[in-house]
Amino acid sequence: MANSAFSDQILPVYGGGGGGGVFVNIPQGYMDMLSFQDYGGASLFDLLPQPISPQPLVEEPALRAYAMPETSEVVNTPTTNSSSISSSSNENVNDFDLENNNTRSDDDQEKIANKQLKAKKKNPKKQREPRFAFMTKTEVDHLDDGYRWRKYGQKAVKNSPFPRSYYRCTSASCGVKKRVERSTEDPSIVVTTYEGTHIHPCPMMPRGIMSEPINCGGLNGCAGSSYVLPQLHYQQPPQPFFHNQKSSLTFNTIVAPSTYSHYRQEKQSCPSSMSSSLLRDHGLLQDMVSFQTMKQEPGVEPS
DNA sequence: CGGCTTTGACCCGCGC
DNA sequence: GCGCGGGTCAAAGCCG
Repeated sequence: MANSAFSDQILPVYGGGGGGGVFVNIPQGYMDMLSFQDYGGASLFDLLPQPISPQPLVEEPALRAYAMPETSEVVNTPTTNSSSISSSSNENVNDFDLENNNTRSDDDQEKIANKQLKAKKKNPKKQREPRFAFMTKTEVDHLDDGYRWRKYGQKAVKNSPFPRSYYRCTSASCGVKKRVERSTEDPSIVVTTYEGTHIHPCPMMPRGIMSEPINCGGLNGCAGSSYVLPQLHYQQPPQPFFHNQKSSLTFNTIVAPSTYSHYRQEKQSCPSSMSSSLLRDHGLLQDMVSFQTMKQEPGVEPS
């Protein structure tokens, strides 16, 4: 179920070489608009988009290629108005009830408060944030991306021996979430789905300043925090961008930031905690996962 | 002690 | 209406 939710959105970013795969949810119809380059020696890091210039982490055309809203999720977009209405009405109800909880028992108050709190928090969810997913062939479940994530849940996935983990950005005002789960068809593949847009700079800035690898290598908290995923540098919700970003949708712009060599060094010094595939000379691309391993929804037509 | 993970319970949407 | 599964909450525990 969840896998299908992913799989109809995710397409592989062909890096060639048959190494580890990085998959993004690029609609099939757009695939031919992209050009890819063989990064046979690349790791996941290397596949990440490089900013055109070393500053603004937003407005990077190259990054836009990644941050496709999951169409199945965007279906909810039209509910914006109603959800905001219901949300506000709920808040009113909540406020009202909270004010009148004085007459209830503590337990009741607690339960009601919990319900209201949840309802309050869940309504906005109806307005789904754009999502995109990566598939990476790695033994590491949680791919660090420079941001700080707090795990808030883990669920068993139906028909999968592997649980799905839920993470939320620890930044106070940032509601970005991500889910991490392993593919049932290839346990070596980790599917990471990002939802939402960071509204703050990357705390680690692992690749934010491409010319300053010190940013990662020098930070303890950044140990293993070098997976920089493109969406992470958005401040604006992704817009339909493929049509006029064609020239930018090339992975020729993706190179191995020097930052990541630090990651590698770091990881090589701690091989026990690192995927062996990441340490291979040929990197992830050599482990490129055939897209055939993805469960494809035959009914999903390219838009 | 603060931040994080774990984990059971709960809520909600959806399909039947 | 009911059951299932996904998503979230929050208390408890762990760790540096």
